[in-house]
Amino acid sequence: MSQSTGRVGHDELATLKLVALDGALEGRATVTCAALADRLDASNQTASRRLQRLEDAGHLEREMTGDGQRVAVTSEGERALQREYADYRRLFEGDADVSLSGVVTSGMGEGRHYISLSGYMEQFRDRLGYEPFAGTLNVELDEESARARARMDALDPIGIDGWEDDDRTYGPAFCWPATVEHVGPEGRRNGADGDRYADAHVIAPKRTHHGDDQLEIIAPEKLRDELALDDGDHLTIHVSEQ
Amino acid sequence: MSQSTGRVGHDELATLKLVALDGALEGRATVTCAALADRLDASNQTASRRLQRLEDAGHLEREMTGDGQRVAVTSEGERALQREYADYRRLFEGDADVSLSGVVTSGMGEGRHYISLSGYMEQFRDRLGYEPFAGTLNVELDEESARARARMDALDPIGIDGWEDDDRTYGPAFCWPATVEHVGPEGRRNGADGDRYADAHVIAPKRTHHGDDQLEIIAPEKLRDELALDDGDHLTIHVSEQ
DNA sequence: ATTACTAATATACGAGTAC
DNA sequence: TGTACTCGTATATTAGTAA
Repeated sequence: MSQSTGRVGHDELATLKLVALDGALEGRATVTCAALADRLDASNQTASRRLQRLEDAGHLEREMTGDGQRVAVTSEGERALQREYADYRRLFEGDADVSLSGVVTSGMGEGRHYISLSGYMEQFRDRLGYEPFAGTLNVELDEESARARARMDALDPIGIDGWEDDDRTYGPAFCWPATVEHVGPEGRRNGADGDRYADAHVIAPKRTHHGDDQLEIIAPEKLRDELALDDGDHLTIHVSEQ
Repeated sequence: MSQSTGRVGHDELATLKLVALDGALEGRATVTCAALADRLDASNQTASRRLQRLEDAGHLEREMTGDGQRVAVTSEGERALQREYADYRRLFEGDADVSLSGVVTSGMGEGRHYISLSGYMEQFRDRLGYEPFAGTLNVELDEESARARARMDALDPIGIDGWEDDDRTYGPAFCWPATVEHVGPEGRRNGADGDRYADAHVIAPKRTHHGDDQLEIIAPEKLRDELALDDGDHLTIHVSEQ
């Protein structure tokens, strides 16, 4: 009954995975209970009930049509699938971190304005343990990393609350601990080992649309100076759990 | 009851994943029903039953100790987990194939002897659609690929039956369609696009021990000539489903 | 054709208990 | 402490049926 986030059994998650494989992650996928039941090795009544429960749990949106239904996995449902995927990655790749690659861009310079606002800055001091340099390092992710970015959803973030002043409201954000690795101007590694910066954080609005290829990074010091970065330099960002 | 391969529900698979995360893939892991029950959010009776069912299905081997039990995921259980992992990879990476990288080695030259035996050759003609060149291309996989090789378990193989003559028996094998890509002597790509060979097959004994870093490839023609390969040249092998 | 209800049945669960 | 049995109860499932 509840519209809010509900837990769902493993049978339901398997059903969610099936409709996701049918394309319900990228948009709406057309399915029928009978076809689902066949692949689930169960009756179509069971398939129907699984979909209902997934909808109740907020993992699936459904739209009935005459000859079936169109379903779409919600962001909550995708988080559930990402958590499961992260388990299997840890299992077979021994890889708990998310590694993203991209190039340094000048960005819009808007990050500088926002993060120096006291409403955010105080939370950074409290929850990250430092006052970040008044500017963000902007990274343009390559195609693969823009997709892999969604894996960050499975990592426990540090929450930054939204707030407001007299003029407007400022939205909530998420931070993840990150190590910035300078791979080099041409994709080759620069020095031996000194081109890493370990105490940075990726910061992103709480509600990010997927496939976004822009990543913003904050750190106690100016990363462009610390790592001698120029626009176009290649970076690898290792994002980890809180 | 059946000792042979049995299907198992999604709840049991989740349990298998848990003990695998505890290290039951690499060796035996020590678990207790109570601790498992806690993580499964269920009673310890349920945890006990799940482990029993996994054992009955041949996915888990158990050994009781005084204060708990030591469990190990069987190869059958690992296959089940790999299949699940493959689903999630397809879901989030759009990647159905398994890509392995390594370098050309001279190998032992034993492959030449085996594959030209008529007991195998006739099956190659029937099931692969060609008579392979009388020799195998040996590839030494890098560390990551030696691990990733296990993902081939999730791909449907072409079966090659074992057989025997007067002297001895010859074991069964599995084949997977593969594309061989010549990456170059130094890790750089050679020409533009002509350094790929698409109609090859990876061949491996039906029972392979994991972590094996040797890969053998057969093809209608001599791959060393077709791709101008020398020992030490870097290759990427794209293994796909039947 | 669908989806989803109701009702009978099969299965899973957890409390208690034995070892 | 463990694991795993029995057994009464809760939940899930399927057949039949309605919309």
